[in-house]
Amino acid sequence: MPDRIPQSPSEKTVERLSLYRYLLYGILAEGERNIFSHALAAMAAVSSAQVRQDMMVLGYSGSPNQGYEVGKLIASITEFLDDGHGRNIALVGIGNLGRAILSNFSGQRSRLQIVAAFDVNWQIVNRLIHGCWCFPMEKLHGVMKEQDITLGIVTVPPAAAQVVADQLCEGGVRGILNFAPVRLRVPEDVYVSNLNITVALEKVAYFAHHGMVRVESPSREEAKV
Amino acid sequence: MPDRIPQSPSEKTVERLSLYRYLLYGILAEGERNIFSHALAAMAAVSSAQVRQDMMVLGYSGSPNQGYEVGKLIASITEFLDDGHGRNIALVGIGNLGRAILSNFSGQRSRLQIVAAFDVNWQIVNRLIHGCWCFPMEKLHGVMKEQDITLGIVTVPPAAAQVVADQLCEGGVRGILNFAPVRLRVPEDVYVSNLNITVALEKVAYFAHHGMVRVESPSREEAKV
DNA sequence: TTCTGTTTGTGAAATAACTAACAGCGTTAA
DNA sequence: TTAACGCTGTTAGTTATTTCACAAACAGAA
Repeated sequence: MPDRIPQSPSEKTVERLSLYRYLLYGILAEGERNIFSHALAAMAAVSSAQVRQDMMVLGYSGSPNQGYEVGKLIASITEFLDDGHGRNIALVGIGNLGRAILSNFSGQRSRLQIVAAFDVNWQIVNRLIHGCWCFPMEKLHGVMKEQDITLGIVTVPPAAAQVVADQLCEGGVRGILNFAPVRLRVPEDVYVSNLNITVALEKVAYFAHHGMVRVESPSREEAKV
Repeated sequence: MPDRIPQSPSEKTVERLSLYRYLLYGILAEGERNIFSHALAAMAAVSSAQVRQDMMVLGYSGSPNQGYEVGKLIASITEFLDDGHGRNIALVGIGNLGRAILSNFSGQRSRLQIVAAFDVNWQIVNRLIHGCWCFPMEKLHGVMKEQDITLGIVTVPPAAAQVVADQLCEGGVRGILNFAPVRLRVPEDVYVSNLNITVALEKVAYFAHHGMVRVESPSREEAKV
């Protein structure tokens, strides 16, 4: 008898879990030991029902009247997302955006780590940037193997993105976060997620000036009486 | 008799329209005058049905057997998204990420334009960065009024984000693209969209190593026979 | 012209995501 | 101990989004 139907979570669920964990670290830092679903919901700008539903994919259960233990909930999300071990990441393209990500990501509380950066420009490689060693592109394959890198971040100009993606795939990458406004063609088993800043901005512009949809704060959803 | 029910489009539809337009400019540059829904779909990594459905919110119709006229389709999307006129944007926080956005955005083919950047650091203001003039924070309100700025991009550290958002709102901003990992509290009529790079990366890490969901390329959906 | 092969536009069906609602439990207070 | 309250886990219901499927339209060939 199967113990449980696998039922892989949706992308949105994973995103929210990641966000919850981030928020929970903040809670923990403030010394709170417990939190209710509606409090977490308010911080994440979702409904409390959504939070409880998301919790169902984790093994962890809160207790009635006490809510969730922050520490255990973090541990639970971490076990779920990271599966116990961290992942090593290569960042390719040390331009403005690449540097931004390197600096924002150093000293992060996730088990993901950018362990190497790469660029074609010889003037900027062979040194540390924000604590991360920069290699010339030629070393990509070798370093990926040495460091057991399984994830890649692509922050190169659009024209170079596909070539870089090919090299990452050849190096054995399993997933790519792509900032170049290009759809990458990769083997079946490589997961790609695109982050297009221009699109994001145009969306904001549209809804800012056409109103309608309201995404932030279901707010006082459960205000009393 | 009402000509048409308004029926505001979903966020996802707007994002896709923005992406289509971006892709169509590329098509146009290659000299193609027409395109089919399935070709555009392949580039955007969605289904052809999705493309046609999205087209329904525009007034424009393609012609059977000829597809869509690229130029007219771009014009149609532009009319829909930009409503005829451009928008002026203020970027706050000239760190690594801010610079990245300034450089990626200069000379873009959208009608959105970053017309001013702001920072608290006196050493980096009062000069051009990637073609954009940088002001000290004190000038925010004045410049916003002068330049008719209605959109803001927040690329400051988390701790400063709420204060910046407050100032932007006071300056009359209608929408904010927020990169700080914080939920901003803003008045009802200000639209906020959050872009959390860490969350995006953790999502990639999860699906890269747990498989399941496949987002890229419905691919050869309509391969013959 | 007429036939053939394709493609669009669109409502209906299917799927996915979210919300509501409530039984059951733990905590607290008498 | 017992009762009352508030929160969680969970299922069912609702809404949003995507895909299907097919009529109508057009171009090209014969």
